[in-house]
Amino acid sequence: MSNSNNFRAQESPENDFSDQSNFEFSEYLMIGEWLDEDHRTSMALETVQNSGYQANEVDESRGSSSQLGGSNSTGENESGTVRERQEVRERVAFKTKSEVEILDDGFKWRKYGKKMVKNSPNPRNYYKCSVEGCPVKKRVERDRDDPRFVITTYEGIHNHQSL
DNA sequence: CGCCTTTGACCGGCGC
DNA sequence: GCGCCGGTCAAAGGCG
Repeated sequence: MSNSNNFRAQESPENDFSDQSNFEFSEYLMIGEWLDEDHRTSMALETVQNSGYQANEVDESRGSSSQLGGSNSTGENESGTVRERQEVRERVAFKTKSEVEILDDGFKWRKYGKKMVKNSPNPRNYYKCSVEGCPVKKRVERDRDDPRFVITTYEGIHNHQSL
């Protein structure tokens, strides 16, 4: 309502993890932590690189083959080749102090699931960008340690402009 | 009337 | 092999 900052998953030019030979799967690095008027926000970026991307089993049971499959590449997609060996995704996690979990970030989201995670009395909500072709997903949950904090995790890069 | 929320079921991965 | 756990789908209902 008050703050409509446009969060964008952008890569910092100071990527020190260029030598990711040491990391085989994922890396979690903290970008920063700052204070707002009433919102304290922490931000973390996680770059997930699947080097040994295994082939997705195409289960025709229910036609639920719309999992990570797709083309979230920044460039043009490929026609025919559906097998991607290396897929680099971005995951940005925000930790914001807020009473409500529905924070407006300038994008339109469609909730597609709610799940109770064990070890936490708070449910986890799953959102997806309403724009078709946009593979961005969002995960909102309340901090188990500090219920007054809300953890919002963005996954992917928007394929379009905000609104 | 269109889009979104809700809720249970389903599925794949992993551990025991 | 079974059960837990986390993530997604999909039908039905609700709201603007």
